[in-house]
Amino acid sequence: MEARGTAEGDEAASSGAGGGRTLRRAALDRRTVLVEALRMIDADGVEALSMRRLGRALGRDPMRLYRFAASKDELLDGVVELVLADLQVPRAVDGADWDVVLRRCAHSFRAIALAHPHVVPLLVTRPLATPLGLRPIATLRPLEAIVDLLVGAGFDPKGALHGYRLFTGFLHGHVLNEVQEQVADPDETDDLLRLGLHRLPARDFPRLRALAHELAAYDGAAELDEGLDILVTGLRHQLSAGLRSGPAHREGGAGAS
Amino acid sequence: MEARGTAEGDEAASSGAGGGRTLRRAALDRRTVLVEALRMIDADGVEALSMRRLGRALGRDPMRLYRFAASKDELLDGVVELVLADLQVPRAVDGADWDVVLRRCAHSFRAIALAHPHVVPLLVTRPLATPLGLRPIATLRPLEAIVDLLVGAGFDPKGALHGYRLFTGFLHGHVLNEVQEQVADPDETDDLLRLGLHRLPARDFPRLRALAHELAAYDGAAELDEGLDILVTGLRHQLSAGLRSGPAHREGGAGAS
DNA sequence: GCGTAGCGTCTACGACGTAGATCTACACCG
DNA sequence: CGGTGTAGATCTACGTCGTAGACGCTACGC
Repeated sequence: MEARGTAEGDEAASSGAGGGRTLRRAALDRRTVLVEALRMIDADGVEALSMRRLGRALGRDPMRLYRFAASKDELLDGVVELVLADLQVPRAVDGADWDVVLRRCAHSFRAIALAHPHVVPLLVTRPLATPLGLRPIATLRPLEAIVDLLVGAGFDPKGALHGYRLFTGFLHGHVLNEVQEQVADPDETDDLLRLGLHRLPARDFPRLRALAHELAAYDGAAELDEGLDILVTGLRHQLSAGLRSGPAHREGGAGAS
Repeated sequence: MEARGTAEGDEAASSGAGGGRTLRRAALDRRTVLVEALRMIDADGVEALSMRRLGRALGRDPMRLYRFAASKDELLDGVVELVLADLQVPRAVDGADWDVVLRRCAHSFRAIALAHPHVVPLLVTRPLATPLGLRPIATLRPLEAIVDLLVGAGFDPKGALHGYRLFTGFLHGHVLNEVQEQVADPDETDDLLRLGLHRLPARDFPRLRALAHELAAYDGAAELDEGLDILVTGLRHQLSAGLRSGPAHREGGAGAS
């Protein structure tokens, strides 16, 4: 907490004198800043978020925001952290089968993505800007937890890392697919027109045009589950074939790779 | 082509009189603009690309660029098109097995991503901003081609679409993983320090810290192949189980799902 | 010669991220 | 009580951004 009790009292006093502010001038803290930033992103998209606009929304000078984030980039990292705080991180101690836990995590991530579609680009691209070890600690929790889960399931550490990469790669790709499933004209009843597919030359895109109905009937949860089926089956196969097993679980099938 | 012969002559003449420009003032065209934009993105990242900077690099007033892209967003879409023009689109007529063709396409996409790491965020996020049918036509070619390939392999249209989504979802996720595999300190020999993992509390991230060597020894091509193995195996299973078969190929195993 | 298209130049607007100076209010201490 | 330090507000400012629009010039077609 940056504010102190007395400063808080002062804020309340000057709020009364200042007047006209719809947002009560309570002491500002990092979380309040991030929550408002997230609200604005959810409402208008990332591009519409500026420090000036955020400052105005919070009833503060934009320069004040730099007390809570050293730069706009760091603010965006904070928003990612805020959103990922709701991610149901897999716990190896749950007693559930590892694939059940992974599925739960996947659906939790999907729910977050659907709740905050405008944040998805941030979720997938912020990591590109920062080396692993320099990222906000909270965003590394899922990695640690998933690796821990998979090691507990019998994968060796390398195999667990491989499983993590497969899982997150697939998951990120899936939510990117799902979030982009928007329509050109929501009020249109004809699938071809709704999706804007009528623009495409029939000669060049016969398949795509013929898939209008299927495209419009997208079921993200089902797609996710089916993808996870394939992923889990593949990982299971690797585990039972001894390709990715850890020392504690190498009790059967020492098959050559 | 926007320029005409006579305008070209005029350009050459004023180039001689203008002086000082390292870039010869040939007639400007869309491709030249996009190629330069791509070069700048590759060199300095997307954020460093502005219309003013691009105009300067081309020896043109930035307002001139609007002749070739209606907005900066459209310019970025054009860069994506330019980059994807190099993608080896799967051809169903190749005679090769469908999974071989998919693998080839995946590696082609990966090569593109590695050649233009700064463009990867654009590759994965631009589609979020535009409904499918309104996207640049060239960026829809892979979809049409992959669906065509899978239908030719025996999937029904819906199953082919499902396979396309799985494939691209996984592929996008993979390249996002791979492009983010950067190090905090390239000159450091100790893996823990190279990746900046020493910053992480050992108590909270024992797995992650223990994986420094594996993290540093990332082999993207191998990861991609292993992921594709799993994906192809899963899709094959669906096909042979009759879950996703098209009418022309339903000659075996009418198994219940 | 006239009209028009293409192009260059320039001004301008609203906006951006953020540096830094100055001022105010309040808490704390001697 | 007075002085000092700190948090926060306010303000100016800089360089930069995307892009609108006015104006002028040149070349070409009719």
